[in-house]
Amino acid sequence: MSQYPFRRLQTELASLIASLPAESRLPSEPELARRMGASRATLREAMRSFEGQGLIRRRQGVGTFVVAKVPVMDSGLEVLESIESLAARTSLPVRMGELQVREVSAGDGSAAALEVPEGTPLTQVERVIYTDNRPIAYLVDTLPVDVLAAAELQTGFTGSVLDLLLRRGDPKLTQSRTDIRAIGATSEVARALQIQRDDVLLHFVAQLYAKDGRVVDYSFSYFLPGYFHFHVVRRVGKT
Amino acid sequence: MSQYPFRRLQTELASLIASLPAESRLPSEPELARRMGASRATLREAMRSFEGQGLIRRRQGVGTFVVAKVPVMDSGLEVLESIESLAARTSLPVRMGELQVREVSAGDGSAAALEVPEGTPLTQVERVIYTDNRPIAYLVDTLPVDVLAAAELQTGFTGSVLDLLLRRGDPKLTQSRTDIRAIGATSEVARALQIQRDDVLLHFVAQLYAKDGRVVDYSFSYFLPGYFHFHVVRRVGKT
DNA sequence: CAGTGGTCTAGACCACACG
DNA sequence: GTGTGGTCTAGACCACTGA
Repeated sequence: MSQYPFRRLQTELASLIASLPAESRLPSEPELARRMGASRATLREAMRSFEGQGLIRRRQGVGTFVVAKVPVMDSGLEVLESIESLAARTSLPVRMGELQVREVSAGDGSAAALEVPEGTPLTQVERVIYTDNRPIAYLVDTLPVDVLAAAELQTGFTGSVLDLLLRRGDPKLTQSRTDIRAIGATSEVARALQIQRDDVLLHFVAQLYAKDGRVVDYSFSYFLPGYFHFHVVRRVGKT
Repeated sequence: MSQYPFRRLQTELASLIASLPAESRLPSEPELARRMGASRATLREAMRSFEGQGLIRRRQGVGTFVVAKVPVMDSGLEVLESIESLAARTSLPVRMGELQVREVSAGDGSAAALEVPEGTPLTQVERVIYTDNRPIAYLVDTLPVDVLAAAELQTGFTGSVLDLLLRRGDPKLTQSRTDIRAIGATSEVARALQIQRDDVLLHFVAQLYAKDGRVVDYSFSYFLPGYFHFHVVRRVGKT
């Protein structure tokens, strides 16, 4: 179809990556560009999709590495489930890193989403989920302080606000309304997930409802494609 | 946080776009780059996200234009629905373009997905969905020829294989298993949707099941974010 | 410190649309 | 033909890692 260098680099890179053992380091970018007869800019463009697929990992100041094949977390969307329990089902070890708990004041977006007045005090929980020292998800939950106080997160919090609320048993949770989006990583999210700006991410925006109809949690989740497979069964016919 | 030109360009571009009337043309890229004191490469990077949001549209050989605000198609994923009927609910005019119908032979992927032997004759239907002369979705359906023959698509096909099968009433359809992914556009898909390579897309891969348990359709759908909002209600609790 | 990836520049050439 | 966006190059400098 098209004989752009980009295409050629993609196929050459695919073979190169496939030919290398897991964990091994690729040649440096200037070296690879020289070998493949292209500019570094074009080479880097071609490398992007491989990182999105989770096949390679770039680390500034260190190098680019072939990633060992990681089992994918496969989940149906009908039931709300934390990454932790999903990982447990897949027997995939995950851990939490970079936990930040903040008290904030409800602004435009969070006030509307949580159905509270602007200025309502909120607890904001932000953390990165790792598997095998690789960030794979970035999660931000926002809740009214009377639902969850910052103090409750100081001990024994393992990463899932959902699991914490379920364990506590109050409030009683019923369902989540989740918007599903595809976005390019902003600089902030890219840094948290150790990927490049504009890399593709699956993005969930969810409101969690309690039995009394109250919105108890408003969350943003960012997932690295290649580590997650989400699916849904859609029935045919009218609402 | 970071004083990279990229950030500055993004905010300057945001103001510029917001300040211009719909349908108006932006200055050319070299001109804009000069005005904003950056290289064309950086400018183009900064413009990407705006195209993904559907705020601007670039057309090779013509220029870059501010897009009139288009109503978003919002859909729950619980019920399988064609873009056409979704658009009808939103009273958004859509039309089909670039219809291609092919007869192919089942290979690795499609044979497994359709649960037929390799080599089974298949009908492949490929088309782009437009609203307001803007491609917003690219759809590829693959079905066994005994479910749908190419001849049936010659007249009166308006873009939805689902609607066609439902109208025909045979086979009886029950549900679809849909995988939800986020990907960067390949060169081919980018061309079909008139976007840039690596632009972010929402991607559905679906198997459509008939009452007898047979897989009757295997489809790939690519959606421009900014024109679609998909959501799902997830219940809390065990499987 | 040396070497890596991350960002940016200036300029070139190509593909395309339109008069 | 002219002007637009699409691709690519060569080279520079920055930010980060680890010896």
